[in-house]
Amino acid sequence: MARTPTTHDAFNAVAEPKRRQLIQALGAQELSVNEIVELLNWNQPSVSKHLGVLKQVGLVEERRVGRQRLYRVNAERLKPIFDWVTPFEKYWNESFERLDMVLEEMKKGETK
Amino acid sequence: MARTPTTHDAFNAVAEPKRRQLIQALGAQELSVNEIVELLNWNQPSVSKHLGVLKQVGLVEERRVGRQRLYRVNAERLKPIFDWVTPFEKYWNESFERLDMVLEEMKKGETK
DNA sequence: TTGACACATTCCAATATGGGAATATAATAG
DNA sequence: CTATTATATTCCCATATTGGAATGTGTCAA
Repeated sequence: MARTPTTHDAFNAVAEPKRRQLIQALGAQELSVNEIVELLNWNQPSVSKHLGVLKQVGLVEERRVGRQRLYRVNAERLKPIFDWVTPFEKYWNESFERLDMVLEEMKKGETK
Repeated sequence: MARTPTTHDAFNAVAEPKRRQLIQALGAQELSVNEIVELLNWNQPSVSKHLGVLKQVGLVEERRVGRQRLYRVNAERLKPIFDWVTPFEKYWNESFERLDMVLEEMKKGETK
């Protein structure tokens, strides 16, 4: 078999840096394809293709208005990523806390 | 060009479901390759190969003890993923709050 | 109907992938 | 030194991918 297709889930869709950029650029607002083209300075087929992948995994939704298509982020589809990664947060937080303690101890040592 | 290599960053490494499973299985504990083989019931080369990818992006670290190699998760490398996805949390949380409010209203309606 | 605009799709090439099977390497025991 | 254990690497294949260029489709305006 080959690599998991990009359209398989949010993890794979978002692995591509440009698609992360696209989702961020879109953010909370609704934008037309041409607005995205201008905002990111990519060429139009590239934007359409990336939007296509994101749409297939439900990360963006499309709304047709005249000859425009307005896209918006469907953030809920990012939840599986959030849920998977969040449990690991404590590890680097713990490290930071320990580092803070060490730095605290060093300060005390200095002033003595 | 082709797709971004799996060894390019944590996002790509973790896009593969098996590697997510591997990281979770490893969790906080240090395990040898054979322990992982038994735990996950994969064949040995598969485990080694996936560990290789994770090691290249720094998601796991290796420690040699005799003829064993003990692997552990380096959770900090997951932080970029956490940082990227966290800002979107508010969107689905907002939805949940709204849903809670709706349900609350429905309850009140029922008991009246 | 014709043109112009907004966007999507197709075709191409180069490249990487993950799985299975086989084989190589390293370390220890005897 | 040899056998064995623990792990890594190589080879092969089928399959997707991204970007660029070209082309197709749908909608509005005159």
